[in-house]
Amino acid sequence: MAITAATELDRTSGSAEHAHTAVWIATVLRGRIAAGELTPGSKLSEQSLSMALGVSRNTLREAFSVLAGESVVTKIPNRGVFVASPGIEEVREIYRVRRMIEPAAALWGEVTPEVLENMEAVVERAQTARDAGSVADMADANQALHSAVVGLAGSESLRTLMDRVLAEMRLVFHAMASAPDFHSHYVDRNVQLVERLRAGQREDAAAGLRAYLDSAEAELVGHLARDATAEQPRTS
Amino acid sequence: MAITAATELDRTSGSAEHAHTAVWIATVLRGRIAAGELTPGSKLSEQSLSMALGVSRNTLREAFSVLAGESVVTKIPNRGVFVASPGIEEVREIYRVRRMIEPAAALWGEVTPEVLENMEAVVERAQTARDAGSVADMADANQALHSAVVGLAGSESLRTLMDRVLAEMRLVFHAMASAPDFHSHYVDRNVQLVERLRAGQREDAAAGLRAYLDSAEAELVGHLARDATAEQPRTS
DNA sequence: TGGAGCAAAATTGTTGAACAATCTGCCAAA
DNA sequence: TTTGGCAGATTGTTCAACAATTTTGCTCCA
Repeated sequence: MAITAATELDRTSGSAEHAHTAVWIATVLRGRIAAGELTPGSKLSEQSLSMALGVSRNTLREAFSVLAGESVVTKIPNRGVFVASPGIEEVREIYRVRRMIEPAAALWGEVTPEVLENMEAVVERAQTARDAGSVADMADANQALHSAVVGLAGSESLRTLMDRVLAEMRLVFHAMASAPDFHSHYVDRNVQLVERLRAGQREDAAAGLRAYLDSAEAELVGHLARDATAEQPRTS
Repeated sequence: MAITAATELDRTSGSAEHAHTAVWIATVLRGRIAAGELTPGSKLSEQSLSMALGVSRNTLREAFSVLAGESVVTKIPNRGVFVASPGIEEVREIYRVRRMIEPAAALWGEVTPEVLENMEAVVERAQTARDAGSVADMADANQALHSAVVGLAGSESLRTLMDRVLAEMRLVFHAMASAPDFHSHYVDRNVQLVERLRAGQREDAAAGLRAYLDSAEAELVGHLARDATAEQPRTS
């Protein structure tokens, strides 16, 4: 799995410009991690990566700094940096955050007709994905919906926080041994959520969201706990 | 104002250890900015600062990366990094965030007796500070209270976000021409907030918080707008 | 066989110097 | 007054080196 000693990057032909190497490299790595090419827990060696990406060790280090700031990557002093590999505690934290900001946005955000239409398009996308059995599309649509919910708050910072949280969620899914159709149960809930928002039933929407998040967390944590115990037995 | 060409830092005698120079330097700079030694908008020259702090330019650069990630500092490509200097739009964003996460924490957080007692101690501190006319202590207590409110959510990430936001608020105050006793009006509101939390009136607490944040934002924005127009008149 | 201890090798942390790219300020020319 | 352009300064990035720390591999001993 290690470091996919990649074909040297072409920094001129890419769609985005050279864009100040360090942040560019951070973007590349973020992308590879999100795409699952770099799996959670794997080590990012400075030497190998700087070679593979064709940048100096110093520049790569700067990129690591920004990724560590986003907690996409974990830095252990004198040991190196590793792709973040969120466990049960991290999942709990994720849901602590979501359980605050999503219902808050639903309750107090500004619900405009355009946003509502976008949301309806997204849930529809989720429904057709479910019918087609496409787990990936379903997950995407699900995340898009909840991102849009937070968007109701109109706050750039909260959006950023939510995006980070959702990125961490994707890592959780990547790290999970078996990938159950985690999302299919929740499509209907999302439909209901959007309906409530359209009807102006803010408090119901918020309460429903909290219930949804509670059960999603429980399911995920349960699954992870099972995975953990299944993986544990080694030397002893 | 510029860069306070400091007496070379002693990295061994400090309370915190050497702690991997880059983050150590970030800590030092963060502290100096918070203390107002480095004023908003002032430029942080790589050469001067690396000299003054006794670290290499590369290491300083890494420190800049982490501070930029916290938006304590603003990085302009090929121009340099500057101490963040939040304006009206940033203040609006700050309050967008606070108006979501503070009432959410008040509504749905876990209110324990210990936290309540802490809060009561803090509001008392604010009251005595007001009576003593100590603006700084009042501001501290005020921020401590609202930090504690977000703490009700039990989420590390939200706490971090709130701390960043409050740090930005301090920058706003630093940058303000005249410092009105902004906080004194709000001490009583805070008392009421804690009373409501103790009484279990969550919704009232949340509603009161939102109202409080609305008027605080209005006052701040008004003040900043006046400052801006007062400073504007230049060439045209 | 199975460690315990220890030296060698590899990796990270940090530095200093160098050079390209970009910006700033200044001075001359139109 | 405006435009053009030329130094000089500053940032962006690389390279090579060395100290500090971790990891690896090996020998030796019970």
